[in-house]
Amino acid sequence: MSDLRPRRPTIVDVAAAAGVSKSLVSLALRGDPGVGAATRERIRASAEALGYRSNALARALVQGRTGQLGVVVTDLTNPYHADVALGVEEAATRHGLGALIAHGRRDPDRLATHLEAMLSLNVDGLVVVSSRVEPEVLVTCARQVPVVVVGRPEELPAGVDAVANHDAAGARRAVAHLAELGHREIGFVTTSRRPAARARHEGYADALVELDLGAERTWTVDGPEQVGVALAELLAAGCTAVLANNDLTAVALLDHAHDAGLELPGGLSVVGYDDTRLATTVRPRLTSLDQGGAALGAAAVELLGERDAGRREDRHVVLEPTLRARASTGPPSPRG
Amino acid sequence: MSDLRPRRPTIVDVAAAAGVSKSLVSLALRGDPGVGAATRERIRASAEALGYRSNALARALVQGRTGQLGVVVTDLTNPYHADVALGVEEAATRHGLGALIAHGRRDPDRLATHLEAMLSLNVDGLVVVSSRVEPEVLVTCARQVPVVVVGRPEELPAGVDAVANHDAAGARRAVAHLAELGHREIGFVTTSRRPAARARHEGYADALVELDLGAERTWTVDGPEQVGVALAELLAAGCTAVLANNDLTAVALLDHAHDAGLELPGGLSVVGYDDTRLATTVRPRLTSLDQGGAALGAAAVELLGERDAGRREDRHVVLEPTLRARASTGPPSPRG
DNA sequence: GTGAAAGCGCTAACAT
DNA sequence: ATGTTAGCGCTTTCAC
Repeated sequence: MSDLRPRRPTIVDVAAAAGVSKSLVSLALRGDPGVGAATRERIRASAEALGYRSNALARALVQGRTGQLGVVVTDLTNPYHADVALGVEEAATRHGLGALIAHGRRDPDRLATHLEAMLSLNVDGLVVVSSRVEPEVLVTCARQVPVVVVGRPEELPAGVDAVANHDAAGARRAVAHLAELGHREIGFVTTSRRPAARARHEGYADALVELDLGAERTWTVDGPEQVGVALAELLAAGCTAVLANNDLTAVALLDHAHDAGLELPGGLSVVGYDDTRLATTVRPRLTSLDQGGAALGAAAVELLGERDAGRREDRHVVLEPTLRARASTGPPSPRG
Repeated sequence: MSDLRPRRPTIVDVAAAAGVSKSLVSLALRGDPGVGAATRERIRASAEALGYRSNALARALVQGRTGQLGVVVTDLTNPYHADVALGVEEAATRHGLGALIAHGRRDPDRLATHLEAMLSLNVDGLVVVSSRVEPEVLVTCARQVPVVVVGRPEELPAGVDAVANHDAAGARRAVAHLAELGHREIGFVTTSRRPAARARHEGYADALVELDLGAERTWTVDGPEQVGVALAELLAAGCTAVLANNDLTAVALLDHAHDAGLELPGGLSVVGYDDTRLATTVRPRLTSLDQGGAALGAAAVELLGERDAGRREDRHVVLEPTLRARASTGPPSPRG
């Protein structure tokens, strides 16, 4: 660092300025009741005058805890993930903790690197907003600090907590909504085969049976680009409504439907999942399931707190999503 | 922390296991050439066996630098801001540094709190992705570590560097694009009066003169909700194209135009700014100006590096945005 | 090539 | 009510 930047003052400097010992400075500045009012004021004034700022590193070193939570997110540009991070941050603040956020870019290696970095920064707990972290990595982390995964990884090792959205319930909710509107032939289109998508599919299939609707019709495609094919088949199969595995897929369906000249939502009703910003931007506004990212983040912090308080057995929390009904769903138009 | 979590091993433990002094462990593990090959291997093995992980806090305390950059962002849910954070992180990695991200939620107080927290964590530099931080706060920060602001604050105090997108050039580029398509009456709609929006307006007005187009017509409204009014007036005034201060405003224009039954882009061409995910999602796809968030972030890290290397005078870097032409702009349809 | 000792800035027992 | 003394885990002279 350039030598022109002045060395920052320490408690020793403040102590000298106030004419007391450094321990007294430490006590006074942290509001210890056993410090004389006059002395305290003198110390506070000297600290102020010197522009003293306590060194969190030194404190953390001696106390053995940093007061910081680490949040490692798969993809910050995904608003849902950003929401979870936000929820963690907010809850952490309420617990008197800070939150450090890192971005993994959907890359398991990068995620592992960040977790490693957070560990060596001695965070007091770790929130992993990703289902792509290797189980072994999670185990390593959990040996050092409490860890909670937000989402649905393929495999969740013992020793780490989890909080997830109830994907199956969300999908059931979507199907019920469509059924209420009068739809009976409802399709499911997914661009993912990961656990969350599988759970959503399961809820969808169950709901069809429960509500005595038409047969299950599922399309698994490799990306939003291939959604067009699914749409064509879906319409040919007589579906009047479709549940997508997420908003991106739903928007792709909407797009293709629009291109095909379909009347929306009469010709086709579409439900997304995640309730991202997309949902309230596209035309027609997309009906979607809100995972409640902030609540998930807050729940994660709760779990960390419990661990810290001594809990030993693992906990897996599941939160109910909320349906946000918008213009992309409506009664089917009468068939000609 | 629960007492069951084993104390993590330190160099002392490794030293004991390898039968050497702790200083030698320190040297060996950091690859100091002056350590015997056999000893080095023995130490490495013991460290491995114990699962030793160096404590970044302790190192930082003695070295006086943490190797971490602090990134404080106004709004992480804004993909543009997330992009900048990404760019910083990537560039930091290249420089062998880490990046800690914090979220300010558009709240100057919260931003200040986070900056404060980062300072007491002794970050080696600060990237402020926000134009809402109080100048005094920036000055305080800059007294401790190099600071660079990404964006256009109302006021930029001496001692802090800045990197910004060339807003005026971007707006000029947009007007030129519209002019090439044959538009002559081009409006400007903004939902902000902040410096970035003002710079964009300036570029817009200059371009109209330079290209000898119709008169300047500007609407300043208080939010995307009021864009409808602006649209009506704009059409009544004979505009065939409009530049918005950002994508959100542009999308609102698109929406209202759609509701009004206008043919797009024939009836109205719209250009946004920021090239967010919205741009490639809405119909028609939005022509927009890409600030190049990642590049801005990388530039910020460059500036921090220069400061660290001893530069004393302030630098303000300006980067050219790129026009992404899409379906929301096209030739005006012949007037009836 | 290796070890001993000092100290980064702070907190926490333990004096006084 | 205030001061003294040890460290926290690491790096860094400076001896050997």
